[in-house]
Amino acid sequence: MARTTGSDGERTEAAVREAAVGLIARLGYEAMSMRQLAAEVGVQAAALYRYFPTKEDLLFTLMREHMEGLLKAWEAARPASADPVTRLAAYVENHIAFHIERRHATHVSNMELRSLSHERLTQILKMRTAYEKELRTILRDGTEAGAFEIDDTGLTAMALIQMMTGVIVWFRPGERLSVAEVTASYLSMTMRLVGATISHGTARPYGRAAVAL
Amino acid sequence: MARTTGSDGERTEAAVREAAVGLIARLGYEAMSMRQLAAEVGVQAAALYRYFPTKEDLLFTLMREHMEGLLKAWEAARPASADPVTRLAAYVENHIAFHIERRHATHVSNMELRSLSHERLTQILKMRTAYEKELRTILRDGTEAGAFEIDDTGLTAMALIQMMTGVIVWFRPGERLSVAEVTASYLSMTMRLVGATISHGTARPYGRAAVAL
DNA sequence: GAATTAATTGAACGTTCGTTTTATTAATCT
DNA sequence: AGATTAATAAAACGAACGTTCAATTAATTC
Repeated sequence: MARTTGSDGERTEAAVREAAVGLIARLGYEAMSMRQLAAEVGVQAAALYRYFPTKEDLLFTLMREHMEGLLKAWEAARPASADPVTRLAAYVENHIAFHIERRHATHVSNMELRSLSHERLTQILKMRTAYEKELRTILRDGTEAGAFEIDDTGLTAMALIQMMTGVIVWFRPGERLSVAEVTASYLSMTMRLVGATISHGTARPYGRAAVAL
Repeated sequence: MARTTGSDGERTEAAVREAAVGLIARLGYEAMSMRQLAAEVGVQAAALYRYFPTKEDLLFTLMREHMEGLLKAWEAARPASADPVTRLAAYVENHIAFHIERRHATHVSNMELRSLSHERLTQILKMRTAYEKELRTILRDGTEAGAFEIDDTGLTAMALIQMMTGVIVWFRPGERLSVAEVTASYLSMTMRLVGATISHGTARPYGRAAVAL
């Protein structure tokens, strides 16, 4: 046998990407075999090499596009406003929404970094650092403006990101909490954590009631 | 060749455990080969099977002992006091200290769960749930006593644990911050996050200055 | 409709994997 | 000192791995 009727490179490649994200998220990159991935797509293992020269190329492509998507999403969501509270709220909302929507891809991007070559690892980390820097800037601006009360913006940024990203570990869509409820809670926790005192049309300090749905 | 002079089962087993934690943390469980591990210990791969019947048994042993250590540490650190703020502070301090001290083992226990059999996974998760429940209880007691202002104790507990455990991702001993400084910061962030208002000999609300070193 | 390109199969390659078996030597016990 | 037990080495097993190659068929182009 050879080329199958109705076969289409674009569709196959998309199917490979999708299946790979799911399998790597579930089994881990090392544990997923190319044969397993091919079976999931409904193709022989050799066919995968038409789209990705190596297994690591596949992983890297998934990660790079995930990070590019994250940066793009933030660029689109970033408010024009200079108010640090508004900016922080937008960052949190975008982060939670993006990560819940792309749980599996996030899992891959966060857990499989060690399987990348040094050069490619550097590339991914550069994007991640750029994204985290946006949060640090917001926290610093807010602290300088007196809107936040933070003693170490770098540490606080890491703590917030870990807290927010952690949502993908326990959150399951369609269970007890809705995405909107989770987002509201994280927003509230974030504002308390940074000691936000000035808010857009809200009594200070920035409390639970201010963001409850 | 066969038994080597000065060989000692207990010492070898300990060396295997130590080397395994380091290698799995660095390379991942799947990526670490038994030959690699044996080489790190200075022994042939076959010798490992005198101490652990399978590779998965080795992983499970490391994880189980790590979780047992965590529960033991908390039992020892748990204050007799009924004051929720004191209990929460003890939980945070113990958690941070334990996880910084055992960064590699924590990495293994958190990242390699999917390599366990269903039964063993359940066992580990049961211990983890028990540990997390301790925090949820503190948060609930504190909320009922009016010491905290929390709208969802389950969600808050998960957020706090993710935030605290995340310290192992970015923290490197001997760099900019000391363990004491990091602990103090996380304690401060935690108390703000839960809206702690009553404290042991501290002005309310529980702020940064109250726990700074 | 012939030639070309796109997409895939099936088989194979060399390597590495976790693990087992057997033999051998060091340490301990009687 | 001899017998027994503890700890290892060396070699081998079959299975699975990522990847390559040649052949083959479907779709497209001329």
